[in-house]
Amino acid sequence: MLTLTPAMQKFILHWGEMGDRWGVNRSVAQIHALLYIAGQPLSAEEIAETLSMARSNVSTSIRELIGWGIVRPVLKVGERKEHFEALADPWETLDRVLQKRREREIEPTIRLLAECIESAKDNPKEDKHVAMRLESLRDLLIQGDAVVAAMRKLPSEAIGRLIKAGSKLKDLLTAR
Amino acid sequence: MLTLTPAMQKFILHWGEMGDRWGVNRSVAQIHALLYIAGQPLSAEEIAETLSMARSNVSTSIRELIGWGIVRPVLKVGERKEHFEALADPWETLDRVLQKRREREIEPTIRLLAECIESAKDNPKEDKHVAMRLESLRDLLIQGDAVVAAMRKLPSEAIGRLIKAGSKLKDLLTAR
DNA sequence: TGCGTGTTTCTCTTCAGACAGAACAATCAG
DNA sequence: CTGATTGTTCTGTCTGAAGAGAAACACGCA
Repeated sequence: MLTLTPAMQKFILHWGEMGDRWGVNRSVAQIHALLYIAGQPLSAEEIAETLSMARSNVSTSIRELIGWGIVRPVLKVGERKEHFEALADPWETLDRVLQKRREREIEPTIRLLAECIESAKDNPKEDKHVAMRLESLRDLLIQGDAVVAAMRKLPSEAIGRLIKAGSKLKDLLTAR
Repeated sequence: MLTLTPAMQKFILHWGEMGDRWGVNRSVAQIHALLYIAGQPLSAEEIAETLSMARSNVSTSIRELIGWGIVRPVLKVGERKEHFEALADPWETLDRVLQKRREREIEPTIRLLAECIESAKDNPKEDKHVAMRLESLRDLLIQGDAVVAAMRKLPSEAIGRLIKAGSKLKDLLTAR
């Protein structure tokens, strides 16, 4: 069984806590943290022991992480037991998570807003500002969505430049 | 008491649900949704009745929203009763929320990572890749943080241009 | 057939959060 | 000063949803 150094423990606990605050199951986040710093594939059994949680729990959590696309099964030759490893690149990881949350939350919300706007416009009793507010909220989501989508396409090294290029960028954007 | 049209109801419920998934208390999110579409200041009493929740609950939730800086008290002349209104601009709202979450979650995490990196480097038994992984995660947070900070400074109309300027932007970033 | 491994389902527990109500504070009117 | 109005902050209680664990189930391999 893998023994955790104090640094690793601290990190795993904190990461679980952070996940919780952003709507990610605590166990799922902890397992991800473990796989990330382990830097080598671990079996479900090892994970369960190391974090002292039930194997069934590990099983479902891992399935979820695979669903997010940030953990993948690794089959070792000569071993029947399945091992799992996390993406090594945090940018890549963030990218996948953002992608999924767009699909699961942003897009449905945009659709729902469209419905509400429709029905608000059809209803003559409805104050007109309701539709307006809903529309500007929808615009925000659509635009924010596009920003994230645009960002995802950039290579991760470009981000560093983006920050440094702040002033140039401002010129570019302010110019017509 | 304010009567909610079907569109308003649907929106408020969904918004509460979304808040929940992103780590915001459901009541808090619902109240914010209500104030946002109401488009006029409401008293705590009206809110409690409209959403049928306890007044004490409304009181604490509103205090939280004020803490986020996205709802503010409005004092009407000749009225002792306090009213509340939400920011009308969704971009502004998003901005404030991102700002607060940076303070409350991203920055503490960066600090904790720094501690873990320190202790991982001090500990000779620790695998060196642990420190490396923690470092690249910290870099992600610092950079992401900077990206958001940079974005916050841009006027909201600029965002639209940012999207359209995609190709130019790519040139700019790819160039040395 | 039996064993190792992984998944699904079920039950039980736990915990956040919503409520009611009380106590308290602040403010204003009379 | 007294009482009424309004708001905040506690308390204890309760409920529903999420999560943890255990057991049953499914699968593949020897």
